[in-house]
Parts: sequence; structure tokens; C-alpha cells
Amino acid sequence: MNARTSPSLSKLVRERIRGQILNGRLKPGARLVEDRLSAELGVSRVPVREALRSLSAEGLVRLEPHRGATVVEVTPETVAELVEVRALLEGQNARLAARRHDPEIVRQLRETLAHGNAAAESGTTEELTRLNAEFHERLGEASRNSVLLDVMRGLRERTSLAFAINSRARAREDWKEHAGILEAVIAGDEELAALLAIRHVQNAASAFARAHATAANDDAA
Amino acid sequence: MNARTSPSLSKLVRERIRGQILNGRLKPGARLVEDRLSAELGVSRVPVREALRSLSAEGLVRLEPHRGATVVEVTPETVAELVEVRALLEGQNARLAARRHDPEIVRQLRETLAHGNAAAESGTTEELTRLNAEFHERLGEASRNSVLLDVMRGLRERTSLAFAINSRARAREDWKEHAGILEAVIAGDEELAALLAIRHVQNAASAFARAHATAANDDAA
DNA sequence: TTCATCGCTACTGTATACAATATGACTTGC
DNA sequence: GCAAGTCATATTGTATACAGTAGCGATGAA
Repeated sequence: MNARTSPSLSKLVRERIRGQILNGRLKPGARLVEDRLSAELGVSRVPVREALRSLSAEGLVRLEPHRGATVVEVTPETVAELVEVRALLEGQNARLAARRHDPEIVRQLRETLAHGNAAAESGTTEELTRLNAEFHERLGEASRNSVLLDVMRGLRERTSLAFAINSRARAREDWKEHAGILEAVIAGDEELAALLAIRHVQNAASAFARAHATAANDDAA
Repeated sequence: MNARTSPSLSKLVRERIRGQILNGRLKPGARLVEDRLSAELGVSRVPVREALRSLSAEGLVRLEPHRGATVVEVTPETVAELVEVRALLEGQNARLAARRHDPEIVRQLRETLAHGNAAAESGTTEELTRLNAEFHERLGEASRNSVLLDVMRGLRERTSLAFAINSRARAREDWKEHAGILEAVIAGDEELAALLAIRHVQNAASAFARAHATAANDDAA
């Protein structure tokens, strides 16, 4: 048991499991048995249960009555739906960000962009994932709409669950597109920012679809 | 087996509390003490805790560490943010609904519309609330995007938390606007449907803002 | 009076224990 | 050999018990 229990075990457990899901250690479809997790993390089942409930509400975990929790499996249909909504929201967010272009947030975005560009060349997958999340998080803050930010974060996590596989391959493209969006935001060009943000989401989805198709073919071969 | 799913106390408790929040019996800012709720509902604290966690994830309840749960207080700023996002999504949803205009769903919408028109004249507040939710729910299904539907439902519940007060006063307007949206959807007029849906959300918000201002003036007087 | 400190109370956070349910193996009759 | 019924086991759902923390009022000194 941890001595420093300030940040509430439930929260710690939730972050731990979320991390394992997002970085792929827990694969889609994997069963999340409460006993196993609680033993593994050295806590009782109660915090684990609450963590799983939370993650279920976020859409990362599927909860079936009396059957337990599994990591969600994102079907191509769901991906399409997620992308449709995400594109819309990211577009509007970029539009609002361009309208406000808060200097402090722009500064932070530039910083993240620099790190991201570096990582795209020689960073680990984990780093890329973290920086990608950071860029989108800060971009989300730029619109000054916390509701929008929260919704986008949720959708982003669920899509990244599907896209994580090819985050490495698309890294350079990703950060080129990030740069373009930021540039439009700084220039205050609302429509361009929106368009680029929408395209960014759609491009990531297309890349995923292609990778998926290739993988399917490989399986068939 | 799925038809006869055991009610699961957590779920029942959650619906119960959600209902009490949405119909105003539990007012914003009210403390939700686990012991009291569990005694009141005749269950132990565990299901109550899980229900509160769920509601917190939905944004109806605020959860502070070691201090417990309270019904969220929706500030005017948050309302503005909610409306901004909701308008965007309802607009896109209406656009997609107009594109598809599924006959079966259109039939159901017509049915709800008829009930709503009747209730606007001589229905109870509770009825109006239920039918309003039903109309928006079915409209949400019309776009055939379950992600969009889920997100909109969440936002709708949170706004209705604020708007419930004047749902009675605006009933006729509401259902006139509903009729307009449905007409555009049936006609397959995507842009009109989107525009009317956006306006619908914004009008409800304006009415709320006016009522709020009046109430504030009354308080001052 | 006013302020700081102490201790009490109410409540949440966590653990353990028990009940209920689904799933898969095993038996049994044909 | 096969299908249907039953039983065992694994796992979730719920209850109770205990630990820890925040908030508040009482107490006492300046």
C-alpha cells in the first residue's frame, strides 16, 4: 500500500489503467478482471471498480452486467462516426482559436510544436503520443471553451485508441499539419485554421484505414 | 437473457438521482451525502457511490475529494459554452438527418411532434420535459451517428438542468421550432435544417438569459 | 473582543466479507 | 455419439466494517 494517499487510489488506478490502454499494453477486447487488477496494483477491488466505471463513462472500457469490463473494440463504423464528430469540433475549435489567438497559449503551442518536430525525427512512440496529446490539449485551450475541450479530449482518446498503431509512421505528416494549423491560428485566419484542423483529423483517419486494409490483406495472404 | 437484465441497483439508483436532479427536486448546489441517499433509497453506500461517479462523468454532479458530491451549478459562462457546442452539433446532426431522412424515424418524429404540440397546450411540465427529450433523442437517431447522439445527449441534459425553469413558458415556441426542423429534414433541405436547429438551441438560451436577468432584477428590487 | 489552537463530528475513502449470477465442464439418458 | 440438463467455479454485485481527512465549534490567551 502506498503511504502517500493524497491523490485518491481510485484516481491513481484509473490513470494507470487508462495509460495501459492508450499505450497498447492492454489491447482492445482484453478482459479487465477486477480481482486480477486489484492484486496487480496492490489495492482492493473498490478503487478498481470505480476506475473501471470512470473509464467506461469515457468510452475506453465496455461494461457488461455480471460479465465485467473489457477494453473497447473500435469498429471501422465507430471510427468513422468518431472522425465525423471530431473533425467538426476540431474545426470549430481551430476557428475560435484563430479568432482569439491568445499570445501565451500561442507561445506554449510553439514550444510543443518544436518538441514534436524533434520527436518526429528521433523520438520514441511514447514521446510522440504524449506530445501529440499535449499539442491538441493546448490547441483545445486556445478556444477558451472548456466544454468543447472536454468533449474533444474524450473523442481524441477514443480515436487514439485506434490510431496509436501508426502514430510512428505518420509522425512527420502529423507535425507538418500541426505547424500549418498553428500558423493559421497565429495569422488569425479562421477559415484556414478550421479547414486544416478538419483535414488533419480526416488524414489521420485515412491513414488508419489504409493501414487497416493492408493489415487485413496481410492476414488474408 | 438481455431482455431480462437484472436491474442492477447502481443503475436504478443512478436513474433515480438523475431524475431528481433533472426535474429540479435536487437543486443546483445541493449536497449529495452518500449515507443519506443510501438510507433514503434503502441500499448500501456502494451503489450510491457508483451512481454518483457516473453522474459526475456525465457532468450533472460535481465530485470534490474528501468533500463529497453536489449537484452542479451551471454558471452563465458554462451555459454559453454548452450552447456554443450544442448548437454546432445539433446543426450538423440536423444536416445529416436531412440527408438521410429515414422514413421510419421521420414517422416517429411526427408522432412525438403531435404529442408535443398537444402537451404545449395542456400538458404538465414533466410531460413537456419528457417529450422534448424524446424529440431531440429521435432527431439525434436520424443522423445515424451514435457518437454524435451520445455527446448531444450529455450536453442536452446539462443545458436542460439550466433551462428547465422556463420550459413551460417557451413550450409553444419550442414545438413550433421543432416542427420547422422536422419539415426541413423531410424536405431534405440540409442547410435549412441545420440553420433551424442551431437557432433552436440559441433561442432557448436567449430565453434563459432573459429569464435569468429578470429574476436577478427581481432579487435586486 | 479577536485570534489561534485543539479536539470533535460528519463524511468520504478503502478494505473485507458475503450473495447472486453467468459460463463451461460433466453427467446422464437416448 | 449427441443433446439436454445439472453442477462447479470464476467473477461481478452488494453489504458491512474500519481508517483517514476536512470542517467547525469550543476553549483559552493576548
